[in-house]
Amino acid sequence: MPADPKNPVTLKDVATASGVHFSTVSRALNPATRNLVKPQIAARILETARTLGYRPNSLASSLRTKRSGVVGVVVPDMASLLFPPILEGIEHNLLKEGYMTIVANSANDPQRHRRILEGMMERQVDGLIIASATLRDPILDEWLQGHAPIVLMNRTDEFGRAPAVLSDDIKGIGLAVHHLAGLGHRRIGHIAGPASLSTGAARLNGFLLACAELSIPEAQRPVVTSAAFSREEGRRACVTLLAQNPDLTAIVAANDMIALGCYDVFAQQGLVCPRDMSITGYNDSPFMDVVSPPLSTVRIHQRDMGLEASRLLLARIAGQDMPGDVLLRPQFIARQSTAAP
Amino acid sequence: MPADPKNPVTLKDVATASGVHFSTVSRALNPATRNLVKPQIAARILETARTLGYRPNSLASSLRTKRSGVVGVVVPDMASLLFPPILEGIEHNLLKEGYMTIVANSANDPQRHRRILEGMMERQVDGLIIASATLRDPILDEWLQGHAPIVLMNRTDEFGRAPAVLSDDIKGIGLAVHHLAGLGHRRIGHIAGPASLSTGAARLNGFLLACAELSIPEAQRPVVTSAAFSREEGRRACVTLLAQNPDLTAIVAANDMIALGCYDVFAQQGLVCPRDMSITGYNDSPFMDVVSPPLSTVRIHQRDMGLEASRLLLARIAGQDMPGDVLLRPQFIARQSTAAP
DNA sequence: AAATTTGCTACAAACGTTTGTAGAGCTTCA
DNA sequence: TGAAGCTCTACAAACGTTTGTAGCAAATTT
Repeated sequence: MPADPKNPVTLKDVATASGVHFSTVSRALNPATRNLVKPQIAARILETARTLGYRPNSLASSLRTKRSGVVGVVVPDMASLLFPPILEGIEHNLLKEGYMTIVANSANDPQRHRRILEGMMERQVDGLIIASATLRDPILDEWLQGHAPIVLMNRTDEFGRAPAVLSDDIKGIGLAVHHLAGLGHRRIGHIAGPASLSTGAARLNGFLLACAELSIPEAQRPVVTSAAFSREEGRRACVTLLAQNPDLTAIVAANDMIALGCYDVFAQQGLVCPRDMSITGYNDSPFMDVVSPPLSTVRIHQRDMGLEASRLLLARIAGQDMPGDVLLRPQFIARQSTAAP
Repeated sequence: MPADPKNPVTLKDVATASGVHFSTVSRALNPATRNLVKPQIAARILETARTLGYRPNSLASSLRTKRSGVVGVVVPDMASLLFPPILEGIEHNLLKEGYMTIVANSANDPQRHRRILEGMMERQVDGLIIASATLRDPILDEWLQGHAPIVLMNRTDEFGRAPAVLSDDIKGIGLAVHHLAGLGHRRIGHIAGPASLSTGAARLNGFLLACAELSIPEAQRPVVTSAAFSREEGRRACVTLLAQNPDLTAIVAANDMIALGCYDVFAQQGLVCPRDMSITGYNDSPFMDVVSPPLSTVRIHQRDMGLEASRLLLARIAGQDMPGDVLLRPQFIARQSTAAP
């Protein structure tokens, strides 16, 4: 029962209440230093602290110790289904270690991105997990030599200036292309993600690479780039892809949202999937098994990505440096959006 | 270019570099007090602060001013599709005012819930948005008279001890029931959410009320309670509901996840929706328009809920107290999971 | 019995801010 | 010329911790 909501009880209050110096209270309350104070006094202090409703002030403690116990997480798009499971994984690991996470949504807006990073740094975060990096990221430059360790997630930058936790996009898209080729498709279009994002670029590379392996001629593997990883932009890209390539039998979309956009276009143009057109997504976002038709897609283990990123960050905070990146193994999930042409 | 990543530049550094006292630097840097310092000196200070790469330390500032510029948000389940848009709305409003949000996931675990709230309070959050309240919430008690204003969201508690932003669940479920009745259904089952949550209880009440209005006899409106708002528990509940009531023609599920669980059971038992069975959800979670069949559901404007909750919290932080709750108007979205029996 | 060690506690400084107050230099007016 | 007022800046205290150091009593050793 804290006496007064307006004047929270401090170390000093506990100290006077138990007749010792407040530094003694500090030691008694901290398990690591409790052995420095006589057991019965420590017990008395703990008791009065409890009855007074003492609650430590992290700000003061952090100011002194230079450790805030807070890490920042920046995602490019909160509403994307990709991130909730990732965040869950991150938080799971961090809370275990006593950290809390402040998360913010850059909304793919550089201005906002900068403000968010500034806010986090001013609040003295102990580390940063950034899922919103672009390939050439001028904003990132300012922070990489800052005092807080940074881990990139899902996307990396052009030069790998910070350790990253990524899906192996090249391999993942390869799985999708080989799956389609195995079904007999020879005219496969790709709707690429933005070229400014490592995911967009890597998946495009993976697509081209796989087509080369299968010796699909250049004319039979058209590529259209979507302006964003969104359902709307997926729609637009799909319309142009289909218009320019009427003989296509399959589409490899750079992610699930784009694939859903394609679904919309199919419905609009009277195409039945997978009879008239096969399509694959990427990410295996939640509920892709229940859309119609259930989407064949490349699964990335989202929670694992969060777990790995936080594990890596904790290691870096502890001073153990990590030389390379973590590449998560993707897995192809065949559902009903793909069939023989 | 901050000189040394390990020793960040402080007010004092800027002060010595520009030959003034550090308190003068503080005033010069703060737009509100800048008029107290001679314009040319202020300009010089700003300039050296910029070149030195000065970045204020929020912790120190907060310690002094007793305002952290951080608010806490607690959600019961990060992976639920309900919360990302809500969080987006919250963050939108708060970032505008210079606040950052620390969000945590109670995972419906009281132990964890308590730890999270403690962590947030210790970190001196200026306010709290709680989406994880249970009807009789012993944990909540401890914090309601704490120093940080609290706003409940999506769920409220039994006594309305804190202002809440809610969907009008009674009305919302009523919309669903009347829709089904309008199609000709007279034997309608309800899969209720947990009775310990206000959403579960209110939607059950709404269901009973609407059935009473339509004078559907008690025997024709069976209710089964699901242990959680999840697809898995929805499946289990659906199985028992169907087993006990073979003549049912429609189900009103307490939320979309439960409805998806029912989809699974339908598929398993060879029931074709909506031919053999109609079903409605609640929330209109993302992508419910693209599941098969597209789910008829009650839409709550999730981003608005986040916007309202944050608006209300900001008002309370500013000292303006809000007498009542905010009830968001729900809207029924008819899709293809409902048809005449 | 004196000297040394041990166990414990009090004191004080520091972390980086904000902000009340005192005072220095200047102008203004009698 | 001296008092009074006005601008501006320096000083210092405070926010609530953590932690190095000093000191004091009791316990141990010689």
